[in-house]
Amino acid sequence: MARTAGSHSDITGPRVLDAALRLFAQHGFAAVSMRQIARDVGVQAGALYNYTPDKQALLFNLMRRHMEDLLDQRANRDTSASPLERLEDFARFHIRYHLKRPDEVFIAYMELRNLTPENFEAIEELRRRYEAELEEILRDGVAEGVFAPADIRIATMAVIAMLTGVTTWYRPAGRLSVDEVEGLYWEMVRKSVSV
Amino acid sequence: MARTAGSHSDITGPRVLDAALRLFAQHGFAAVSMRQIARDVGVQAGALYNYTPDKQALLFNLMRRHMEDLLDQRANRDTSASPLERLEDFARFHIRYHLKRPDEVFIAYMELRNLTPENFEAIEELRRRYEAELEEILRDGVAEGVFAPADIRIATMAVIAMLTGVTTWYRPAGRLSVDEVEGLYWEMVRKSVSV
DNA sequence: GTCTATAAGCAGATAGAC
DNA sequence: GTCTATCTGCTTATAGAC
Repeated sequence: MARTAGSHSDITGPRVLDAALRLFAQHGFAAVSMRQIARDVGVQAGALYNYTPDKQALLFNLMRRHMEDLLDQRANRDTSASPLERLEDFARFHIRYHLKRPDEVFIAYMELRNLTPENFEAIEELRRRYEAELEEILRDGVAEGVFAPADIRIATMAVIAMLTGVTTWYRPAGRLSVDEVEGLYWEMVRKSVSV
Repeated sequence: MARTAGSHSDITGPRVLDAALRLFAQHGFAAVSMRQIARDVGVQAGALYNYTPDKQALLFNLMRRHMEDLLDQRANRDTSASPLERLEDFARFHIRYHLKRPDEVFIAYMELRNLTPENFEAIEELRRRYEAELEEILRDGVAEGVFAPADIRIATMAVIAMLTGVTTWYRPAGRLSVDEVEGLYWEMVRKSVSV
């Protein structure tokens, strides 16, 4: 099929989201203008509206894509393993995934307040589903007597916060590899909920 | 001394910072206008510039006040206590202090990227000094054989992230009191760095 | 110290030509 | 699909009257 000159829907579309991702992560949603995004993509500001109804949808779609990808990656996990194995898998996955996507993670945690109430609720629901897996692992471990956190819900929040915190300091050029970081955090997580 | 009509320097000054604190925490620095702050204080936008040279100084002073207050409160701690006692004191203090000042904490963590490079460096230096106390406690504990984290630096970051995370979910009307939350987190912290 | 008025510019979003 | 031009309204910050 012939293509109209200057028509790049399949190229420009993803580029708009990519530019928004990087710019929102670096400067914050409110501080980034549609004109900045357009400049980064290499089009005029008006052309962006062929790909998004507005700026809010740009933010929401970035967050939703991130959360849905996160859930997809946990969808086919091995639920027959022991709670200890499942907890280690979760902890290592969480660190690995978050360190691989620093921009998405940063936005997902920092820009929640810039979502409209409806969009906020949609993202929160996805987040709750992700946290539910960890809570279930801890609950199963308590039932089997291998874990003994004083409070399962608080332990869930504490473990997620601890693991996510790695994104605030980790630098690829630093003294530790991702694998080493995973191991160090896993040890702390394991001990923190142990009997 | 007679006061000029309409002159309220000693009242308006703190009110400007208070309004900025609340609005920045709620909507984000970039999303809040000087007009919004002025409206909240009850003056016209131009009058704000009697109290701050610009918007950036407003943000920086809020952050600096927060970090300096944090350090002040730790200045006269008991360094002769055991590492275990000092760690418990630090953990409980951190939670209590952060839950008492949700707006300051939120801004201090979310608005770092909106500081100028010089201001950012100044705040980071204060933050490093705060973290250094925890690192020192862990180091002393390792030397005495009561703590055994695999990596002291990572344990420092992990413990701070875990404790600070409480601000993301705690609500005063919830099922747990601050004291109970302190106790639950302290148990997890203690176990996570134990031998 | 606060006001009003204004400067100088950028914001999100849309219309219509090509 | 992208462009240019534009609408409307907002922004930070300053000047000068009171």
